[in-house]
Amino acid sequence: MVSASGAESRKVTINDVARSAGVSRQTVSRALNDKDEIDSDTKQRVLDAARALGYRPSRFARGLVRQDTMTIGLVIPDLLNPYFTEVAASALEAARTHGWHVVVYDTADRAEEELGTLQVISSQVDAVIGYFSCSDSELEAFTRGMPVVLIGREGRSTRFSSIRIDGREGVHAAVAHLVAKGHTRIGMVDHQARAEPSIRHTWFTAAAAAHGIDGGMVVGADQTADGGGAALRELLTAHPEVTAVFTFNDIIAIGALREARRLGRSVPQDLAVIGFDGLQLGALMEPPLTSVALDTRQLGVLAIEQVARLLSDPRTLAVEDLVVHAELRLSGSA
Amino acid sequence: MVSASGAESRKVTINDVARSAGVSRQTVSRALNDKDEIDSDTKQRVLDAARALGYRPSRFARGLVRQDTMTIGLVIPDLLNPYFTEVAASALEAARTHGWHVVVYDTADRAEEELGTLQVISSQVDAVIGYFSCSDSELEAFTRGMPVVLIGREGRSTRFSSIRIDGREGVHAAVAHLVAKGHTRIGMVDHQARAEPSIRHTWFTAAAAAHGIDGGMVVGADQTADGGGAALRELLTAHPEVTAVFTFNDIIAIGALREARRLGRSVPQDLAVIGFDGLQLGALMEPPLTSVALDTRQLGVLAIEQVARLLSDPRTLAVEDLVVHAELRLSGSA
DNA sequence: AGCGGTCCCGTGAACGCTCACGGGAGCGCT
DNA sequence: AGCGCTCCCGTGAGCGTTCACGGGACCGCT
Repeated sequence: MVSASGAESRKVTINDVARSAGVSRQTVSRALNDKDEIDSDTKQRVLDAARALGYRPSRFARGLVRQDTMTIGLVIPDLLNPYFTEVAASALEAARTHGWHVVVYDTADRAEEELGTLQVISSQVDAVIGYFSCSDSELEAFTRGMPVVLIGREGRSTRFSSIRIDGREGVHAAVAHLVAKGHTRIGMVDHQARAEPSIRHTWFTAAAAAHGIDGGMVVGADQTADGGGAALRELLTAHPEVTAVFTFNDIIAIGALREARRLGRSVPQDLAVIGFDGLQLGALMEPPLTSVALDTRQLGVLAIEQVARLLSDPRTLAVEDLVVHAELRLSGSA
Repeated sequence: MVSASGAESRKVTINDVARSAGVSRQTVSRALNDKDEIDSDTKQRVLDAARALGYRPSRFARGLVRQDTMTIGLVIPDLLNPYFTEVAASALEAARTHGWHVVVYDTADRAEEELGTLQVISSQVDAVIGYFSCSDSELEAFTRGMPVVLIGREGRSTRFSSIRIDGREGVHAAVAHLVAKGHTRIGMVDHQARAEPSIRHTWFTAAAAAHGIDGGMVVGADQTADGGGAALRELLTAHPEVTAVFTFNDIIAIGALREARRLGRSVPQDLAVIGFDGLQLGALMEPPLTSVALDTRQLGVLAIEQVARLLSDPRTLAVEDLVVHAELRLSGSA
């Protein structure tokens, strides 16, 4: 914690301006906030004095007396992952329509940063939106009495609101599509989970079973393109017969796409690839990425709206079922 | 213990907790801030009371009395553009080492939003970092007496600090590379500037002139992949003889890459493409993007460090020349 | 002269918290 | 008993701003 103001001059307050302009602090306040009940000459004099002194009103004092400033914290694991960026962008925009401020925290996908961020955030924002991997109880401990909206989290606590991402049908459609194309050996590159496999993996195995094919060829990957590439190599080494892969998300898929190219496998002829998320980025790939796409824009908006609801009535909780459906969007890679 | 806080209950303060626990507010403060001079039993009692009441300290009141919370505003034109995301990510990380908070504002690349954001920001943050297209005087009007660090802005005001991006040599090297490869008809896809052509265009024409080739084949594009694609088509229609293009940035270059593919021109054989920025994203393209790369990580760090300097000594200003050099990074596309 | 109204402007209070100080209770020691 | 010390705890003040109120000055009208 570095001391904030190292400057030598102490802060200049409204009283300094008042004294300098020869008026009361209330008159200064009137001038600055553009209210009436003030003579235009004195107003100008006050404004001049304020500028001369370099006066800037304290946001803390102002916030203390008028309760109209809302700041919500947005916690995401990795700003460099376009998926989170898309969500963040839409959340930012939705927040702006409410006149709310958004402070962004990047936890770098590390659990300890998550806790530290939570610690800090709890005393700095009025509500929290984000992706968390920590336990409900840890979350609860830091966000006591604060609206919390979780995204893409499965364990449905009654304490927090959460926006569920439902890709069951989308993944089913993806597998169906692959099967229709003649693929019978379909692998999956899952997220390198902390412990258990992801829900998307569950959807995949279910879909595979429904089509009577083997859903057991799975490897884990970091949520990066490089991670996806390495995982694909691993998968193909273990199971050379694989002709199609479904990946945890688009970033991993993109890495797999590149790795396939390096291995001399052309997509989609030698290897079909289907991602998850439907990032705009996928459309730029060669071939364009087929993906089980979800509406990230809607995600951000939904999160903000839920915060608004929680704020106006804390008992709203998670009674309403917030869900974003992901559906198969066909493109070149499968 | 039901949280009796109905929808319309007023905020619970430290005094409520004190009353509920049968102690003074100071004792409550001691318990919550983990200070000593308090019995462990009373401490626990206070903590329990606080939790029961759903008490959360006011960040305004706390910020008013202890001046240790720094919030800096980061203003970027478009969060969906990976370039700005990379800068934002590094700035976020650098800010964290100072214990500072960063609120992000996306101006959607619109001038009016920029002004509105500036308006709002001026009373909500302690310093501003960002990309602005508005005039110095407008900027000055809103940020009076506040540290401001501009990125990639050319007009060097003495009022603000600014981090200059120097790509002159990098662009020169890019053109030299293309010429060495036998290209003589080199076009450029510039940014659709508000009025005047970009500084990068200036570098390009200078480099072209230095190599005795025509630097006049230029078209403008939106800062999107689609914009880049459309611009390339426009360029090739007007100048079919072009065999290489330099683009304002990587996003545009990526769009051009895709468009070239659609037009049946293979890269780099039929058309060489060189971008600017050196985004990580470029490495995922096919072929990987050659670019005049700059260190976005360093950019964010530099900006934060400059804020720190301005804060400790406001007279620092822009005396020091802050600059990030961009240099040619060869890859597949040229 | 008296009254009502408009136009300015200033004074106390409040917002919720922390800091600096003061002080009582209990203990051991001379 | 008197002194000093430690351990807790509470009281006043103040952070910088806005809100609610009060009031003086001036004008016009009856």
